[in-house]
Amino acid sequence: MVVDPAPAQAAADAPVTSQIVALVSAGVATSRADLARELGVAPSTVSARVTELIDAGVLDEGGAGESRGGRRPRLLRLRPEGGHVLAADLGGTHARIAVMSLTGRLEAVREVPVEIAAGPETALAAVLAEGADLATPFAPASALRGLAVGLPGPVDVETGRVESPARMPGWNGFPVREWLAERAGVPVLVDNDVNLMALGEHFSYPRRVQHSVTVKAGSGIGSGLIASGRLHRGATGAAGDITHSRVSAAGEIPCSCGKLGCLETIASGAAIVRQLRDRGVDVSTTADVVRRAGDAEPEATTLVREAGRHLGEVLCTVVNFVNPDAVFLGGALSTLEPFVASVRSQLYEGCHPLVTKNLVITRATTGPEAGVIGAGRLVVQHVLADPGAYLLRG
Amino acid sequence: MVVDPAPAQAAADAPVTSQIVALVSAGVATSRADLARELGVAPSTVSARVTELIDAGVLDEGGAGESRGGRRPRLLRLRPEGGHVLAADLGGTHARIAVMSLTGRLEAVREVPVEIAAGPETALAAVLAEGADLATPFAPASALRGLAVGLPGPVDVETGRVESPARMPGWNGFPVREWLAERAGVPVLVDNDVNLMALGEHFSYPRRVQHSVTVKAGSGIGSGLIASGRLHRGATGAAGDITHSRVSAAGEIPCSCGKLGCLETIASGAAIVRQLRDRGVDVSTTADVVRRAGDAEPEATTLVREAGRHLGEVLCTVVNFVNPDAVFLGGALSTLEPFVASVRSQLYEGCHPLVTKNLVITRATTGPEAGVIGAGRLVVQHVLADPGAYLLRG
DNA sequence: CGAGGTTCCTTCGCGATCGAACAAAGTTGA
DNA sequence: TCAACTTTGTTCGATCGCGAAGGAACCTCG
Repeated sequence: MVVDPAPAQAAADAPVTSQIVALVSAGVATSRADLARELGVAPSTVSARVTELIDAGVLDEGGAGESRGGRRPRLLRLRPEGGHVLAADLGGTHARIAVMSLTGRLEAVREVPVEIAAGPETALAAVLAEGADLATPFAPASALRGLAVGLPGPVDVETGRVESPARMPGWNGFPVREWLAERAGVPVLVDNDVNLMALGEHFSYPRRVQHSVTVKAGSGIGSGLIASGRLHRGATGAAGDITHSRVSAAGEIPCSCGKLGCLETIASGAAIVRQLRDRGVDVSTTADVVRRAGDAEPEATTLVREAGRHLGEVLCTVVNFVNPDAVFLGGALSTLEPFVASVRSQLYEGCHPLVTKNLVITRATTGPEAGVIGAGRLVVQHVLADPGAYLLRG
Repeated sequence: MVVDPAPAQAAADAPVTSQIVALVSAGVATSRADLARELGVAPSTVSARVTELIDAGVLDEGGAGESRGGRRPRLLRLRPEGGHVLAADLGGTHARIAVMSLTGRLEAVREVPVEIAAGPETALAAVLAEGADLATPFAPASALRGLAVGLPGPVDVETGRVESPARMPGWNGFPVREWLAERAGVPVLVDNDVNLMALGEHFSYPRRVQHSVTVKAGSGIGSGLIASGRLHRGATGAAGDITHSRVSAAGEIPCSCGKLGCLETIASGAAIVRQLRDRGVDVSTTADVVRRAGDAEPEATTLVREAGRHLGEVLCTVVNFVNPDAVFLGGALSTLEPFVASVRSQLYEGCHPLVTKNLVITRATTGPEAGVIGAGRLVVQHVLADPGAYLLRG
């Protein structure tokens, strides 16, 4: 599967050099003047950096563009033979693995069964093997430059370790980055899956967005906040937790966290599975639920719609408080129109008009690839941040 | 009333020059080496800026400090005769007005009755008159350098105008900054009262804080978020709204916003007044409630405690989502221990342990002056940001 | 067709900050 | 008492970004 590069904005205060690469790779800017306008940076600065990037072999000058009433621009483009990165998004039972070129283009995606409960070494080895296989077609022509992995639990980004995750037995404290870097021999980034999705969505959205809230509603429920263009991780890296917010209708179902009435006990995919089974419906995974609701089976659809309402209820408080430009809904449940519709309905009903006035509420624009796209973008940006190092390896 | 300057941190990415002034004025740093350590900035940079500031007459070098095992530091201090600013915090029926020296010291505070419903010109004129009176003792020796005003409604900070406020008849669209600047002849800053309080609390707190949530619980309920050291205003400037979050126990009381079950219909000072009157208790203002609860009258205390519980319920969702370092509780209700206790209790019970682990939950450390202190700090920082201009007026 | 306006890009000087090296002024310990 | 170490502060390039000025290329209109 191949998707075209989506327009993207660069992170607000990254070094100009890497912002330039990001904008050119995304196709947003095609000339020096474009870049200066888009970045709000002095033309002289752009010129200097672009010259550097061309010297370093990252950018290329291709012919002249159309005039807009004056001198014709000299078009810029990324040199396509730059290389590629691997991006992986691990879920509970599956991993999505992708090859992304340094131009930001998603070249290939594959979903493979990976049991995260099998422990870090087994799971990560599988990711590496599948990644290597997936990258084979690109291999000799284009070198591997970096690797990013999203994990469904809290990650200490500095150390690249997992921190007391809820449903990842054997992973606690495991040095994921170190382990991968030793074996892959390239820069490795590790982060929470929802954070990566939030980054992907925020910067993939075609309109300028400053603040966004991204929700991943699958078997579990997670969310990520981007404020002023930067990911908000919180004091202890635990920001974005909405799954343990209390919902009135949740009743007295005990949650894994030890409390009663958490959102995840009635609105998560796992909760819907449980509820359907209680009613004698034969389902065992969130994918089953999605399939049945997609076929408009009344019981599944009703529960999905209710889940959306409950999520919306919690999101009202969050959205009122944060006042974002956009809410992105990702994860398996968000592929269902009834789910999205009821979240929307709750938000419009429960939020202050000043807040919903220009609010965008949309399903993840990059679909199920949101996670790997965010991961890929992040590591591409990381790799391109230093064009000197880039040249060295070329 | 005079309070000592509290230790303060400077806003994360203000110009180094004004950060230096802020740290020195707060007493956090007393030497160049101190400043370099505290700001994480190269010693050469500090040296250059400090030299400038001394030349400009803002800072002063006073003798040598104690050695810490090496060369003795050359102590820095603000030149005390620099000038002062006026800070005002307008509530529904009262305004708190303060004189702050450019060293960050609160020199005088006064509370005066000002009916905000009397319209902008009447109210602001009263503020100016009282401010001038309050500043008289400082007048000829020390010039007025700036003015900051906090208003209990949404403010467009860029234009200094009020935007469709809920309980401020006649203020909609009024150019507060312009009006004041014309009459005072000094730089004027206008902002929302809770935002100013949040800034004051965040940077007054003696420990290093990155992210904080500040709640003002008085007749109404407002809150402010500071993320990564910067005030989060949201997409439409409406961030921090928690008052219209739905609370299960609120029942079907209609709110001014047109919905049912909003937090403010049961947890605000106004709501407690209403509830007490329904029970035949003779109260008419939030101050009455605070007095009665302070005297441990059972009915008032019970309602206050319940209000705290409801506020805590909403804050749980917010705190889980934002994962701040600190929650500051301000406003009249927060002076009551039962109120603070029940907010705390709710947060510890309802939030994820990873979130409450190092969480500070405390009543506003600057007490009822939180608003004017934040306002004063902000405008002092603004005035000192350009030491050249400062000198010009000296 | 050529003058004037528009758009694109570069040159040059300026200011802020960094980092490394160094100078100055203490303390400590044999 | 003197050498070694610590802490404090300065000097000196180098880098990054800005802004003004100007040159280059192109359009448009009389």
